[in-house]
Amino acid sequence: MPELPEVEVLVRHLDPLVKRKTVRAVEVRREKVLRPTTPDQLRAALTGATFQGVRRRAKFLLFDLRRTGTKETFPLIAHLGMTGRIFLQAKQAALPKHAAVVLDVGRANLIFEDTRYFGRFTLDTGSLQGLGPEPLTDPFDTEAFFTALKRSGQPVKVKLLDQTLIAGVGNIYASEALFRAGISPKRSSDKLKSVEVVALVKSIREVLAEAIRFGSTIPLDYSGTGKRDGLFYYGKPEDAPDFYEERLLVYDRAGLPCTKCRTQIKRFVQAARSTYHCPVCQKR
DNA sequence: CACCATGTTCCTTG
DNA sequence: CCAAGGAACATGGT
Repeated sequence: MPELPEVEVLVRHLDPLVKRKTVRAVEVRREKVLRPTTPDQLRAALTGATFQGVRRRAKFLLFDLRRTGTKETFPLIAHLGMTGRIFLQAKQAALPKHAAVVLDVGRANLIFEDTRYFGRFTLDTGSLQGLGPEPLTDPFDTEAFFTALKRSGQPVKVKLLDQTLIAGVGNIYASEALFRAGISPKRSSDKLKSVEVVALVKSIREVLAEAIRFGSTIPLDYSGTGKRDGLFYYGKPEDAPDFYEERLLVYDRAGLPCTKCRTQIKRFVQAARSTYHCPVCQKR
């Protein structure tokens, strides 16, 4: 589920829901997602603290909390990994199988669930260090991005996943942005011309902004199971209308006709990740 | 059984 | 020191 747009939609959804709620109790069911924070540290920090709001940085969610009687806020950092979800759930409902952390916030539980446990739910801000610029925050420094791309001979698709160069782009939107810009994912990043990088940045911004706009139209209390809140599906739950697929022009469309020229979309592997492209529309 | 999956980090190699 | 490649993490879907 999570690249920049999915996280942004979730953040906007959760912000008003958690604001002013106070953590009554903390249950850690999968210690490893806290790393390097310990369960004791998390409990000590969160119990009695009140949510001030939720922000996003790259693919991270930042929950700002404040302890009563103090003025400073501190962040709780969440990353969804590949399969993480965060949602409010009625207390009487059964916990999902892979609930990693459960915060009692009064009437409901705030649940961090993660099937594969690749995500994080931590007080450690270390992983925020070194993140590159936000592509949707003006002004994005295209010049600096161009200079950074000049320093590597790796394929441009691979560089788009480098969170120190540009923050929040993941495997889906990297392919989508390159298709939109008409640039082959195989191009050496140091061989891109300045005008191409300008076009690529524009495409990245458009693709991400459209995904946020689209995601915002999905009712977030919708779910395949009808029991959860705060979900923005990437995949299509059976019984869900298929809004998602139609937006993606190349990702996961291997063998299907290109929407522009009807040529078959190709899939290949770069840096151990799938890349999708149209060999005709993305000649160079 | 095989291969695939929205992500990051760590280790090795050059 | 850096860049690049690959494995690891862990579970589930097809």
